[in-house]
Amino acid sequence: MTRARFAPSPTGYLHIGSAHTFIFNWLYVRKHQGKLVLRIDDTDVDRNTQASLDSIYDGLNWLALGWDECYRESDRLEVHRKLADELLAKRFAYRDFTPAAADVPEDRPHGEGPWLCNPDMRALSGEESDRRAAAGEPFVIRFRVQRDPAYEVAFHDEVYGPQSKLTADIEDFALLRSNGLPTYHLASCADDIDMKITHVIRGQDHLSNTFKHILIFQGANAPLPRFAHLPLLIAPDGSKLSKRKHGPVVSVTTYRDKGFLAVAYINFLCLLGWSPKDNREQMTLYELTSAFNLDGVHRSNAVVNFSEADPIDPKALWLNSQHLRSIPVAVLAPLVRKTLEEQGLEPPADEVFFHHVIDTIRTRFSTLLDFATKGRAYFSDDYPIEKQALEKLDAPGARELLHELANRIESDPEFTEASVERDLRKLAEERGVKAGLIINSSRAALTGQPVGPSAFAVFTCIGRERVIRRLRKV
RNA sequence: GGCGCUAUCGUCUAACGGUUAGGACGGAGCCCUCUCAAGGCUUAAAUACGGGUUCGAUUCCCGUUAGCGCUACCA
Repeated sequence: MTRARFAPSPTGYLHIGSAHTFIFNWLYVRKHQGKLVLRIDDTDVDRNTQASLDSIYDGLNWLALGWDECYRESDRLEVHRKLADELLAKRFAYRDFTPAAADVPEDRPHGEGPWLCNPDMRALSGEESDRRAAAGEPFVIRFRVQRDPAYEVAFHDEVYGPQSKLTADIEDFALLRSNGLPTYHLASCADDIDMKITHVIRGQDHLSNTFKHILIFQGANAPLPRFAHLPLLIAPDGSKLSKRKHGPVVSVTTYRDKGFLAVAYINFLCLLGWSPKDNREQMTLYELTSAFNLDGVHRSNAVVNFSEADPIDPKALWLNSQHLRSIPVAVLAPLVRKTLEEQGLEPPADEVFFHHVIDTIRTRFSTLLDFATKGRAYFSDDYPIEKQALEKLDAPGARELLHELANRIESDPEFTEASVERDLRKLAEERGVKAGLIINSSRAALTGQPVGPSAFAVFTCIGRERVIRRLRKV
């Protein structure tokens, strides 16, 4: 049974890089009929906040992919400590009584090589170590990394291929802090072992940490999971995405708030660092699941293409517009309804009519918000008349023609797209004007906009009563 | 500084030794048309650099350069 995990730490909102990792895990697990564990990585009590946790769930819930099991690492400290004790007992780890922050010089000059361990502490006898611990002296538990210069730790990464590193280049990393709380490395491995995780799929920033993790797994005599590291999402200037530097573009909820469809955003994220290799771009969740595989995952980081002038990656926007026009109207309608209500507009109660309106206008929209802005005239009588629309209404004879059109529509027993077209063209012919004049000014009068769907479709979307009223009002 | 990873159009990517280096977004242009979108068509735009290996390198190897990651009692 495939078991993967997603382990966000609640030190901020749900970052798009985290969402990227979450989605790849989800896809992998679905594809292999496995289970996905959501594990809140909250071992750093000083930096965790409830607000962050809420916003992570916020983002995850919007994505609506779900998960199978959920844990908080802070509830599992016993599991972590137990592993630290086990490693200590096996002498794979040792107590380091060096006071915090004193073990690494602040301004370690370059060229002297990295800090690897505190030899005195490493050499402490078991009795001495026990005695000082019993005396209440604070300590950190460190992994005793093999110092034999020929010793190497190796693994096969599902994305990056064969990896190896000399243990001589790995420092004696901390497992348990002096406050008794586990470090990331310990908690992560202890939980992976305990939860029988088979696939660790995470960001490439953990690629070099994997060597340490393997040491822990080996020390615990636990079977190794498969590792797959994912390329990182970065900013156009190559730096990593951070809220401080890049603002709201790094938070998933931003895209929700801008009117993105979750499936479109998921689609967009999938195309960063992965390719189905057959030129497909727009894909449904089902298509993504069946096409997904680790072979298609890239090894180089992917740039999210935004700028200050244009804070949304144009491809994300394009993908959203594609999904917006191709998902079933019945699926789209509730989302549009919610958006309209949030914007203070009143969507029509008649569901069939509502679907008709949505279907007519959605091809030129790219986000849900467009229904409330560009599409406002379809849902409210209070809509602005744009300057260029006004110019169309100011065309010679336009207003009078519209008033007369209102009369004809009032006496049209059908009021369908075809019948209105007949009414309008007949009027144009009788008056000797081009149909285009009436068509364009009608659109301007009915929607306040110079552009939009076929004018005849607009009539049926606005509705007979409102059409007559709006035409007479100009 | 040490160690690890990476390098194809502006961006996302395809080509796993032989292609006129393909697609998409964005840009430009044309067609369609009641406007605007959509759609269709056309077009500009890339293998970081230098060495090898090979009959032949985007592809394999080495070096250089650049970027990223790790080098915390952060994750």
